[in-house]
Amino acid sequence: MDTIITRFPPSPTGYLHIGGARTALFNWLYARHNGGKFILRIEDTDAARSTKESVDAIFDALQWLGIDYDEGPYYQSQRYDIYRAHVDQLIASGNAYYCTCSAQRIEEMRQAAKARGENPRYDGTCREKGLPASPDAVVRFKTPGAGNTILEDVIRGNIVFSNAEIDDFIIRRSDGSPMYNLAVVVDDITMGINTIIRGDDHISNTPRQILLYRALGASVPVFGHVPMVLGDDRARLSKRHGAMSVTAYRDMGYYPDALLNYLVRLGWSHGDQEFFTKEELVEKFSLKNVGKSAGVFNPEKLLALNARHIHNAPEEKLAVHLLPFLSEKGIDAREDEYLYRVIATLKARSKTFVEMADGAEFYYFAPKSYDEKGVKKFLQPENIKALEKLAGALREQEAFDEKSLEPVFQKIMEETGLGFGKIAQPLRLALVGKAVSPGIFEMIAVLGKDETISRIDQCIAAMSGKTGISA
RNA sequence: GGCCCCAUCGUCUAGCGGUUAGGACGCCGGCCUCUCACGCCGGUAACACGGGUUCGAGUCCCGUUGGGGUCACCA
Repeated sequence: MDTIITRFPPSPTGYLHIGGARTALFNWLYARHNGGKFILRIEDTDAARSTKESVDAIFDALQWLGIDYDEGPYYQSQRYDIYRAHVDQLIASGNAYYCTCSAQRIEEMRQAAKARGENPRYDGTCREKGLPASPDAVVRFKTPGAGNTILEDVIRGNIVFSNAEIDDFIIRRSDGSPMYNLAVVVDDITMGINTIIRGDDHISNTPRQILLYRALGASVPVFGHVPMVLGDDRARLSKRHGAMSVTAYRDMGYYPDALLNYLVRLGWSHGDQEFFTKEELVEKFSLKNVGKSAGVFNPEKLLALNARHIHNAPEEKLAVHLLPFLSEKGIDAREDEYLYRVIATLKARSKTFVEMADGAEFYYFAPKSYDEKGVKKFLQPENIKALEKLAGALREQEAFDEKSLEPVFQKIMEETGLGFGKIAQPLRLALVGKAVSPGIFEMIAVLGKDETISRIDQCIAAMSGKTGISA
């Protein structure tokens, strides 16, 4: 087979949503898996609804997801000459004709058909008139009217459509701009696209497009219609289903690879495997294992998968995504060894980067207050005494790695007769200000000797009322 | 309504004629434990229905029901 060439053709009428991202992903994965090409094309022939902001939002989202393209972005609005030429070709070859039926007349026709319980369709009034071009004329495609058109879908098998169901649809508006079906087909032909993977909501369009391919003398590409993503009410995804834009997930602290992983598993499977890195996806993806039934978007499973990706990703990769959330909290962190060590202690306990940033705060700022409940429970006079002892011992301690720290605590436990928890919790309060944090040893190892001791001292001072800091 | 697609736990799915119907999320127990998590162990829960075909159907065929999509000078 020739080089696989796929494409993602969003129409810029809003943000890139979950469903669109999934379509892009399938095409991207298929191209990457097969060493093919992936093309981005902006379908902005609807001048009224297309916006520059939407175009930028789409680029932004794709970039964050790590879905890159080999060609484009092409803009349909800049290719009108090409469409015009193809429509003219269709007219010349007798496959299309001008039609001057008014929109009003068509509408009346539709109403009448509906009233009679029939299917609304163009009646072919202008079909054989041989009308010349005129300012208010549209161009219609001349449909066979009889016989069948078969869609050979790689995912669903053969789907047969009766040509009698397909009326002479408009391919060029009266203002000269191309209609969707014409533009996609011309683009896909001229861009060499040979594999079209898209949502199954496009199935009913396909026979029209196949007819167009033939009339244009082009070979029909491979089609694969993937099942759609539904909301929890089993209806088509929309705003009322909650956060549906890709960038919303970025802002909520999701890891792009996790979103990708979730989206692809919604409709595709590889045995029992649930967790895939992006590389694994490229390696294992195939159209053969794409299912046929629509799937319900489940935010909880996405969250769980996000947690797993965060747990498993190397610190360096996580750092890039965490940084924006840190700076949002006024933390001037940079990508360095310290950050990596911070992340190492946090990644098992963070489901999102928002959580991770929250958890990282104390590594950069000493506590400004101490959790009230925690103080009552763990910072009583006897605890302070233990903290003082501990601070003393730590001052003597040279090595500050986890392993070397343990014996120090052992010794304090023996001297005071306190259990580990009785020492760890007060210390945790002193270092973090809260009763929740990573493990004591790993935390101290990251904070370092000076900071650790200074925070203990600060806490002791606060508890004895010597500073402004209090519970 | 016409046309088209789909149908295994609540959800995502494995299954490709013979299985105690498997995994994941969620939920419920338990273990681990310096807090919170992670992790681990166990439990809950499904083949929409009716006909065929077959020695034998979740698996193949037909129908019913249910859900979805689509019927524009939108994409």
